[in-house]
Amino acid sequence: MPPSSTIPIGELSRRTGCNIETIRYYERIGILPAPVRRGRFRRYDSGGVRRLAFVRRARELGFPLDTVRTLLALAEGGGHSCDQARQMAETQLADVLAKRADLDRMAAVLGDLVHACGAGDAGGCPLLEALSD
Amino acid sequence: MPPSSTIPIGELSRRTGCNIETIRYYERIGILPAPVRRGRFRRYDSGGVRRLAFVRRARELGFPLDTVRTLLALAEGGGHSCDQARQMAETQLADVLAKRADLDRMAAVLGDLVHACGAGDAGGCPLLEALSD
DNA sequence: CTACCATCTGTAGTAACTACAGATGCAAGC
DNA sequence: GCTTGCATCTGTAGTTACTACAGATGGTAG
Repeated sequence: MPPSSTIPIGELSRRTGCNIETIRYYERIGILPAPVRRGRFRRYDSGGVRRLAFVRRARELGFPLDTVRTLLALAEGGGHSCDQARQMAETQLADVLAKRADLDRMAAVLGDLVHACGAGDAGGCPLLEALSD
Repeated sequence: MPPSSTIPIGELSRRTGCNIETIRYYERIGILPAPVRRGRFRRYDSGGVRRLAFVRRARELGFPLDTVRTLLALAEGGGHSCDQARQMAETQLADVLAKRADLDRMAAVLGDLVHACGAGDAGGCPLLEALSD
């Protein structure tokens, strides 16, 4: 493939919706390999675009970067790694469900308090009193 | 009240379930006032215990520390601050609901992928393929 | 020739803790 | 008297995942 089919970092940013600073950050911490350069400018080919898109999708599912690293290795290693991948997805799912349960509890309490505050209590603020106990 | 009714930081930690390091951190950033000292040791009275308990409860509802600061001021200012408090609770509730919606989306996708991986596909790992697109 | 644009490097800031390292002082046990 | 252990102290650095500069550079457009 000709070198003209590569794109600069700004274009990669636009295509993936990923911040330029974040792309450079990913490179610095080894999530993305250092791309070839034309002079001092980074140039990305289709493989680079795909890798970053992969990372973004994984991040959207909440996978921590360390896990994304492993996931990338599995995807690029190509093979019978479904078990390991599923294992990580299960861990992540459990984490997400736990966080959601936390948020549910918070939302319930906050909803009650907002409601109680709206009722215009006589003594004091129900919210501040609930926090003061 | 006699000085013997005050407790050291370890006891405060035990009573509130708040890490000692976290208590000192709160003091450093001005969430908690610097307590009196007996020699070089911090001593907390019932007011100190109450303040920290307030902070913990607010944090359990997900309020950011900056908001907790304001909430504390409202609670200690004592007055007609219910409107402002409710306003903050509404903001926080909106934030919690938005985060929960994010987690819901993640959980749905992750659940599907875990399920698909469990089905033992022929070609490759459905999870890795979904991320690769 | 100057203005502008994208890019570069390197560092520091964000939120809310958490985790040391190394010092100090007191009380109990031998 | 001496040692051991405990709780506390201060101060600094690490965590996660970015984000936000400052200040330099190089190429193109008017």
